[in-house]
Amino acid sequence: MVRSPCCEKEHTRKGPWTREEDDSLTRHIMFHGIGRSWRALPREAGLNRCGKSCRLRWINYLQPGVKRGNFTLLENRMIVNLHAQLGNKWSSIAGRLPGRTDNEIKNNWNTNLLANGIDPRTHKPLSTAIFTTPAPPNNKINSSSDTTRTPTTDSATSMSVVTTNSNSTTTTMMKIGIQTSSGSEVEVESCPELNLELSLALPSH
DNA sequence: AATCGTATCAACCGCACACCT
DNA sequence: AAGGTGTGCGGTTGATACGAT
Repeated sequence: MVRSPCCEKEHTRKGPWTREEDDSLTRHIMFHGIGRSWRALPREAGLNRCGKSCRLRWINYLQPGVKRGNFTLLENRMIVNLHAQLGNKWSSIAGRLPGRTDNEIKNNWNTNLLANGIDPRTHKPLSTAIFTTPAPPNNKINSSSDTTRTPTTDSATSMSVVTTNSNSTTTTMMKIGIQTSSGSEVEVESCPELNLELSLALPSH
């Protein structure tokens, strides 16, 4: 069978989104929701974009609750452990990391984690660097889409970890509250089988 | 100060699956 | 049951910022 293209390529814009496009998309979705289909949405919102492109932009960038900025050491650990279990199932991994998108996790894996010495087969770090100190901020403020990147909240993110040793064999259930700078708190209950091997050190001062 | 190489990440592409008729 | 359509996912690319020389 022959599939029709998802959009008329010659009439759709490509490349970085402008603030106006972001505004139009956000406004439309806030007012009407996603509606009948992503395919119809750009026309209804008056956007010269492919439905797929709109979906990606919304999910990865505009959707409320999307966390920006560097991954915390806890998040890096979770990604490595989840990747060991799930493989390249980025969307499944994203589903277990509140506020992170599959695209961002994938990028982080391909850049930070692999580049910093995580063996993709054994999932063991060649060095412990990425688990002991957060990556230095790359002060790059966005580039392409002239405008729209929201300031990172990561530097202001704090975590509290509560561990409960249920017996002498140190089976550990962890509830992790992540408090963001905006004041909202996300609570993550870790799966014991993940064996995050998390250790946190108090600041020395 | 200019140039080059590298890192980062937003966005695109194509495929596969699910759902509908 | 089969064909058509929409959506989601993973891989990849390209633009840009940054650091090194």
